[in-house]
Amino acid sequence: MVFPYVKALRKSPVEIGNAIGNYLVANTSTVSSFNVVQGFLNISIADSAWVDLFTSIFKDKTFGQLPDKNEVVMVEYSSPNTNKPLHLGHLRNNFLGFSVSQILAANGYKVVKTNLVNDRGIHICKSMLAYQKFGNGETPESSGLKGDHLVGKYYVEFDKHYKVEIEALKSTGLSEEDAKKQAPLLLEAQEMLLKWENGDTETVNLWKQMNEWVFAGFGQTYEKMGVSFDKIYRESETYLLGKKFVEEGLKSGVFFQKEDNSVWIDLTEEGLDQKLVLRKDGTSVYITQDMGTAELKYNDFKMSKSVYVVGNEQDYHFEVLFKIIKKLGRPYSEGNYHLSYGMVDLPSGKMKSREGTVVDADDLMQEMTDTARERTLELGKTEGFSQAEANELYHTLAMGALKYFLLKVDPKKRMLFNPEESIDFQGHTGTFIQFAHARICSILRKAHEKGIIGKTTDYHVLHEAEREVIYLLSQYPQIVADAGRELSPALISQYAYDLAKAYSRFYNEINIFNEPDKNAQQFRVAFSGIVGETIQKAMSLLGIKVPSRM
RNA sequence: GGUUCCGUAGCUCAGCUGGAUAGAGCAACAGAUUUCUAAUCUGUGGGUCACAGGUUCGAAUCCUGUCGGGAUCACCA
Repeated sequence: MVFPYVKALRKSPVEIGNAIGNYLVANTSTVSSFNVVQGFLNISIADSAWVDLFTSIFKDKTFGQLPDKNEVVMVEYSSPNTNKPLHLGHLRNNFLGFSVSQILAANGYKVVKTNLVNDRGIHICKSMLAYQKFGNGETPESSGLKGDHLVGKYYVEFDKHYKVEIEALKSTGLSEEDAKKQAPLLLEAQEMLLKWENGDTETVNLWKQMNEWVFAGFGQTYEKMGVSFDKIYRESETYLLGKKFVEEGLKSGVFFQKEDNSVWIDLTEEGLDQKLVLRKDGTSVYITQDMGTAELKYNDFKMSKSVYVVGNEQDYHFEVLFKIIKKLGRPYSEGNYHLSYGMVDLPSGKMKSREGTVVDADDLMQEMTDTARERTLELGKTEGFSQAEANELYHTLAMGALKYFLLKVDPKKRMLFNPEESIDFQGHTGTFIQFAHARICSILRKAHEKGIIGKTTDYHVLHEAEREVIYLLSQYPQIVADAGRELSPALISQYAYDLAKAYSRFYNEINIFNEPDKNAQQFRVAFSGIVGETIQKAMSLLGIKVPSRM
């Protein structure tokens, strides 16, 4: 593009283009020819330069792993409630969080993955109360239910009975609002929360028991999802933190106290509202806890950056939290980032756990695995697989399709999940990329059998598809850097697809083992190997495994 | 109502730090397998980039406004 020079040089675009083009062809070996069209200078890169570029990638043993930054960055994600099982929305959160962690690690950061579990509060008491009343001592063993599903069942149970009570109260002439506040079940739940906070033995024991069940259930689900954490924080352990900042902030004038003793911060100058940080009874609210937890996390890990993977309904909360931290002048004032993602919608609208329109994470993963099995039995090349290997493949394919589906979309956009059409295994999918990898592995196996060693050679007459693939390969480190800066797995997803697609074209158009030129053959084996490795690396940044056969 | 995110092909999405004829996949249609895995490849049709102004040699991209949709604006978490 030569427009920027037109004004400065007072010459026509064509003249300038020709001048630059002639210079490049005469003075470099990289450019073989050029033409100028409508103010754009198009240059052709010599095949020797393409091969050189490939060779530098081929020899780089740590290709795609960026230099060590010697900085710790924390990624907090998942953040489940212990009163109900994980659903589709959590899948997006967990896959995003895990992928972002991988991407940051590839960018040279030391990454700490954390999970802040919401294991206390009135909502937890609701399922505890319902269990106490209607549970009849049921356990995961006796019911055959996963722990989290068992507890979730009683959360729904609570709501059912609660609604009946509300209706009953309304029929006595109470307004809906009052009925909701006065329903006996709710009052009991509130009482239970008080008991819990006062350390009542019976309540705490029930809480511990039910939590244990839930954590066992979550553990299985996390295992299936392929995500993990370096450190788990529980709100039951952090909810009292943060009050000392209120005192400090009051002294320094960051906060102010109203007549009823409640404490506030005034953010009107920043274009926000006044925000409560301590109730009039002196107890913490959500944001007080988060101030305390931020301090705790910093003391534990001294990270320079902190990423919170939380849904966009909390945009305002994090905006306020980060501003407060800054006003308090904490050492972790900078580098806080809310990775805000959109909801996953169903064709019927929003997911609502109480109305049964929620897509359960365990169910969905199981359905995907079943579908993967059917398709593999129909299409796959799995001769000689043991049952265990076959099951692992089904799981790999299922999770690949599911993760890719959720990660290929820009995180901040809300997205649509259609259970009827379900998730595809064809086209722009994780399966497509996995398939490209499996094919490459097949080629490498065959090359090995034939004793062909992949290496760079003086093969110098490249096919267009080969140039395209080499170009994409060379872009990989830049894509990793971009994805790290933007915290966007979608960039990696798109890249992996582009690479797999370009290779598929090469695969269909160019034969390797019937190629008479030995140089070309060896080059293409090496070339396929690097593409396979790069696909594997890119997919691992998404948390997706790639099979060697499928 | 205030704030904020979004609006691109029938559908799901890329492209957005300004550049050429706006790209993929799905769906539809037409082809490709005696040859390395056809979960693949090639081609055809499909667009007022929500709308209107502005900035610029040049706008899907930047600015302003309008319309439409979501989220949020709790002494819940």
